[in-house]
Amino acid sequence: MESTVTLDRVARAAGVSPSTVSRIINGTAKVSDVKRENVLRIMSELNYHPNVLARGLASGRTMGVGVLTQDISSPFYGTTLRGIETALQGTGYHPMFISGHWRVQEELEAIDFLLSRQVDGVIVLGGEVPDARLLDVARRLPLTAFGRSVPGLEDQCIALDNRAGAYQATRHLIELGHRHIAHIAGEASHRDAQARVEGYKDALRDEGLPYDPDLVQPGDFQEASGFLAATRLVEGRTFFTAVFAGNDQMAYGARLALHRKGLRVPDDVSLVGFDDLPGSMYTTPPLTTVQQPVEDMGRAAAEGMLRMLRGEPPALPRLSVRLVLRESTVRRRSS
Amino acid sequence: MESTVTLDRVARAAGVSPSTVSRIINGTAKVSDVKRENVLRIMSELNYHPNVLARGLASGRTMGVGVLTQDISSPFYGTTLRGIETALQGTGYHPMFISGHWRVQEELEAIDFLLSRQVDGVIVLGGEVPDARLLDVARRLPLTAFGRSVPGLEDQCIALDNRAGAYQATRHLIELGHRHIAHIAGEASHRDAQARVEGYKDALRDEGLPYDPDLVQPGDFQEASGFLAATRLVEGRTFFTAVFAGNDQMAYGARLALHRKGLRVPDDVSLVGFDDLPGSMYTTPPLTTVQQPVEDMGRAAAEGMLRMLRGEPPALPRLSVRLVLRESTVRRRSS
DNA sequence: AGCGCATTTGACAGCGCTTTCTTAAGAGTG
DNA sequence: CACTCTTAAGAAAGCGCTGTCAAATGCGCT
Repeated sequence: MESTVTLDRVARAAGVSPSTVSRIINGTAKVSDVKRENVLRIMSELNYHPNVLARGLASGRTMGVGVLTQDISSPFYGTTLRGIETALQGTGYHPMFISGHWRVQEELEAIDFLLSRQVDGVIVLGGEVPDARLLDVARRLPLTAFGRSVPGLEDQCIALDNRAGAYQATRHLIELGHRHIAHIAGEASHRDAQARVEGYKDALRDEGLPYDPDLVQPGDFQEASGFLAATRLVEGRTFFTAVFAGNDQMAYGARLALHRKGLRVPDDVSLVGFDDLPGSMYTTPPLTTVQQPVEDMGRAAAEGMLRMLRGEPPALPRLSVRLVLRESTVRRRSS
Repeated sequence: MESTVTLDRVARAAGVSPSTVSRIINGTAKVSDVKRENVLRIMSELNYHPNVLARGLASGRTMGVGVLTQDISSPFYGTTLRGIETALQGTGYHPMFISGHWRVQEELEAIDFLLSRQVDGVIVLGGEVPDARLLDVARRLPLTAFGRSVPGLEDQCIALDNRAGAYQATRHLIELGHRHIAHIAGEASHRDAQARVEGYKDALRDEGLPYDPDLVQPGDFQEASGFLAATRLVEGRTFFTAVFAGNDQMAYGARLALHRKGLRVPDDVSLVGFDDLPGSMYTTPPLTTVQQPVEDMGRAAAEGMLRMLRGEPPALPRLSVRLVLRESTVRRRSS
């Protein structure tokens, strides 16, 4: 039974002190070439791997970056996570993912978990944790947030301009001649969903179109709710020629519902989504949607984190949404 | 500057020994009610949170389960991860995700990373790590694997029966009267992709249909490759009335390509996928596909892990694939 | 009151590593 | 050649916790 290989064992085998081995591993100080080579050789012979816990305990740095996400299986957050992963790659830092599922309690626990795990920094993706808690964490550790803007921490946040995105989407439909535009809203409690509704209303107002509550159907950001919402819209008595869905997933659901009802997209109804999920380029027809550079944003959040870990200011870039025109929207035929 | 709250500080504040506090936290031994309450009160007053590193170092258990996944943003693996997360929820164990991107080197490093992080067990999702390495790891730690079958570790593996799934899919098309069935294959180097091609061939053979290499187009499991492959099929001179795509993502791409070429699904071409991604229920038309209970499998892998951590046998369930009939396939019109 | 016994509590030695402080050489100088 | 200045290497003290072992406490009993 070969017990675990520790730094001390390596030191003994090499006939040097543990300090020396540590120095070689971390490059903390100069070590004679002879010794270094010898130790390195022994390390690989013994297949030595430092115990990260011990290291973290002793040094106070774990090289871990906690990432509070919401749903590990969400295509939206998943892409962001990949961005973070990519940015951290090769820096020595590693992400540590944990999901909060938009439940305050769960998110708070997740944060405690990360802290008790002694991460060196925290990246927060959206969610509902009270700002106060984030401010609190930010006082102790480097923190960057994505998808929210915490007062007092503005320069550590990358916010999505949901309102502007929704505005663009709606406006695009108006410019195509649509006058009766429905909206499928996301989870009413989500900041993002609310902002998107606002953007939708803004555009209507600016163009002098009336806001009709009947044309706004609630959803929950999942496909099924989009399906249901669109079905209600079609079966309702209010006329419409275009739908702006609060996110792509609901747009997918809506698209199917319209199909079921015999309405063609875009010929009968134009459809716009929000998020530009990877799949939206391949729906039939490809979906016009508001693109958020999520992967870039994940990368940016992580790069800002790295900067903070180095003691520099986060210097987060300003990224903006843009409408991607594809084939689910078309000029309204003046029939 | 309030320094970190340690167990010793709590002990001192409560006028008891560190051991007692530790016992209260872990329930390791009986402690008088008076002391317990007092300590608990002080713990929350001081907002004490145990340092997991120190605890892990001292006890040898970190309550962490390493999960080697392939792509954190993949809808397929993402669902599995959620299953794992769910199963671990409330058990005290926490998942630690890291991606290998199907690159052997990266996967090996990921495993080393998890081990150096002292996880208590490892769950492997697919990938290309050599079996030998897994056997090695399994000797030191509880290990369960998903999507692969390691010789000598069969009862710790949940394998997907890709071949049987592909067989069912193809057979279904044949039973609908299709005689010219194309296949869009996945990454040639992937075990899964190979098995699916085999299943496809098996079905053709069993039904006495010829295997035509022209009808098998390579892809890489991404939407774009499905699009390209289907385009090649349509533009090729070989006649076909159905397509079996190696996974749903490629089916999405193919579906769009067919649409572009003016071919209707399922009227002109029937289409079957593999995986049953969450989105496949909402494509137009909803996709007939081979369902793998991925979330269940993730949960099962995690539950097996928990059992092993308790010293019991993994007792992994046998889960099987099944064809989900939706609307992208239809009986061939004998025109 | 005095005894033994079962319990609760405390002291202390690590877990594997880093890091400060020393010591021991070597290098450089007049 | 004696003496100081560098520099490489070692000794040792933790980091915050657990777990073993021994001491102390309280209890019932004769």
